[in-house]
Amino acid sequence: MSEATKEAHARPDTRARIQAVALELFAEQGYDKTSLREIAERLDVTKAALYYHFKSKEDIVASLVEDYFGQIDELVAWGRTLPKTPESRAEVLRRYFDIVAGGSGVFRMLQHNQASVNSMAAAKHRSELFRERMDALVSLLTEPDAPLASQLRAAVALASVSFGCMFYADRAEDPAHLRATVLDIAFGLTGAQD
Amino acid sequence: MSEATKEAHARPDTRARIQAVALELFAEQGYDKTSLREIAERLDVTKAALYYHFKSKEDIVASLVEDYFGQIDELVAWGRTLPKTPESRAEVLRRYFDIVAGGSGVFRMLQHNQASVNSMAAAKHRSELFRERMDALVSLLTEPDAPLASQLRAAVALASVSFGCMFYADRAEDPAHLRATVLDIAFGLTGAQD
DNA sequence: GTCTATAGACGGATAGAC
DNA sequence: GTCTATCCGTCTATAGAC
Repeated sequence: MSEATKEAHARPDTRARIQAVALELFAEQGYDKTSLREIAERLDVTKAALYYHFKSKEDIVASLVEDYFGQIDELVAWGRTLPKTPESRAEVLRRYFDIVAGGSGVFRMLQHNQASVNSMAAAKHRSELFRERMDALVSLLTEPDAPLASQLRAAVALASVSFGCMFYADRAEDPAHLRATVLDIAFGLTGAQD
Repeated sequence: MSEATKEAHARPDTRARIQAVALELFAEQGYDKTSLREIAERLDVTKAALYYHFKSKEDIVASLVEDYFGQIDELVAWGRTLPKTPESRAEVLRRYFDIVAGGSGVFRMLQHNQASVNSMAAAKHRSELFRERMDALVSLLTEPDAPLASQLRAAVALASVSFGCMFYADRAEDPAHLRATVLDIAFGLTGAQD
């Protein structure tokens, strides 16, 4: 670490800590109900400090969402390099599960704050962006020009993965068992194969 | 109509009109971003008038949610009178679809405002209430003491109905076709039969 | 990089007249 | 049943010292 970065009261990872706390509170109690004051208090800093790292409250969310969409986009890019075999579909679904489940929790946050996030200036037309990702993932799981029924099955498979791992995560005694069960359902819907 | 109800500037259906406008705005732009001032302006009344009909902003949501949960509870009660045949499961899923799709739009509103609604005082532990309904519906679609996999399939079927009719409602050229397709998927997941 | 202090706006809710 | 007027709280965001 260079001398230049050792400034008074400097904590080097403040930006990341802000992201972590904000994510937790946004997911837990909602974006609108979480004030910058509350975030600052948890970190033992002041609101003004937050504004040094992020230009606005929305900007914190934007930074979080960028990370999440980045993961999805990587998955899509990777999936496009694959042949469309049942095995590769299975692998796409597995990776999607891991992003949603093991991931940063950004998905859960987005799920709980759809209305707030959708009406953000910085992320204008964000429900469209969400759709684009969804469609991209669907295209990995279907033949080109597949009929509505096939597309819907793929979309439902993806939704099931998200839903299953969010709604049943705290009920299944064995996480691995839940994962296997959820993926088995998704495989069945898309013709994927282990 | 009695003379007593004919008061100055009285519009008889104000309460219902408030509910309708509030529902639309809450679903569209979110509960927190919708102020009572905005609702009042749309109706050409004042905020104070709203407080005559509802004791608080939350109370408006509560009145909406009551109606929706009432429909689900009716479905559950009716479903419990049925034998557990593939045909009756299909009928439960069909009715559930119609509640979500044709319904008042309350489901969409709840979906978009999970965080706000979950942290309401009047509806404390409302995610639990939501779960209770979900579990009740699942029990209509599974044998008693069914293994996790079966319960999950039923839950996914219900989620698929909700998801399918919300996410694809404006894409399918033919609503009846969408309905048939979605239900076909749900039937497959639960062993229901037409 | 973090602080104190404050501006500036808006929201929910109530009181009391009509 | 609806209105005007107002109280009081909270929030985002900024200015400027250290």
